[in-house]
Amino acid sequence: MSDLLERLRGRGWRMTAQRRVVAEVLDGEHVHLTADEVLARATARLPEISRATVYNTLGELVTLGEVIEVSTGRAKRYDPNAHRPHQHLVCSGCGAIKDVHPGGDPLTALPDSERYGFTVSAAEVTYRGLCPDCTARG
Amino acid sequence: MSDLLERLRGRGWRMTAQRRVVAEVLDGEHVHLTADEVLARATARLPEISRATVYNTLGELVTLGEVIEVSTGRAKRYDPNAHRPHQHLVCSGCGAIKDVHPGGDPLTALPDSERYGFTVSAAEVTYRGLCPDCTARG
DNA sequence: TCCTACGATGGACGAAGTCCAAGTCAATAC
DNA sequence: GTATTGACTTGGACTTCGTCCATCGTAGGA
Repeated sequence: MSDLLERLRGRGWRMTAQRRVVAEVLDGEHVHLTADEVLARATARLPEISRATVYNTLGELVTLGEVIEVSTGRAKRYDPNAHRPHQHLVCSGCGAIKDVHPGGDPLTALPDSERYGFTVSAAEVTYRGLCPDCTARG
Repeated sequence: MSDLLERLRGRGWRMTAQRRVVAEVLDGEHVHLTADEVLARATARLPEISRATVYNTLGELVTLGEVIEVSTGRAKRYDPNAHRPHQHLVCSGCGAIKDVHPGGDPLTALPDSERYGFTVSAAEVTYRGLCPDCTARG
């Protein structure tokens, strides 16, 4: 088990069976799950868990900065890899997502003259294209 | 009136009152409307237009590359400014969106070693922060 | 062990988007 | 101008994704 649960407990997060299961599901597989997928995997471990709780917990983890919310298609996806800056490569055909790690901070690419007085805090970069399988399929 | 309608006609787009109205709505205001906002403005000009037609037409314009789909919040937004490369600055407080035009093509920032065999065709960059109003409100 | 405030539940609700069978019409041919 | 036809439109049902809320349960401190 990673230290995600430790970190959360250390930040005063009240630990419940439900929250633990959701955190474990996210922490366990470094893929990008939708809320429904998280619910399915959580239900496998704790059948009584409710949808509202999964949504609540995911929202809290995002607020705490432990998980990143990614909107690439219809449903939001949740990325547990929040501790290392990275970007996403999304297949327009099948929706597959891969993490990529280019160098440089995209935030620095935005000059003050283009900030319109905004307090800019983050930059998301999403590359779109076709994965090898979808490229082959035409 | 711009040449959007001309371009579409030239590409063999069958012109109907509904499609013309949707294209005019998008072309008229350089803001980032949701599908429902497009429907509302279109309905003002052509009361019988249906929601399905607005969605269909928006989808076609996106496929044709005349409009860009932007997913920044709950609902997708449609950006008619597809002919000039640009990026988006989004307020996390109120959802306002501004176009920004930094130099350089973000696609070149992704080395081949990070492409995993994908045929990469586009890069979207979204800057997030607080607009001046929301910054002031704390 | 008891208290209590915080968290979980589940079912209703709402927003955004898709689908489909039937009707309509733009563009072409005559 | 009329006929033809296949593409376009309609509207309402349906699906998916997400939120809300009143009520119940329980983690963690006293």
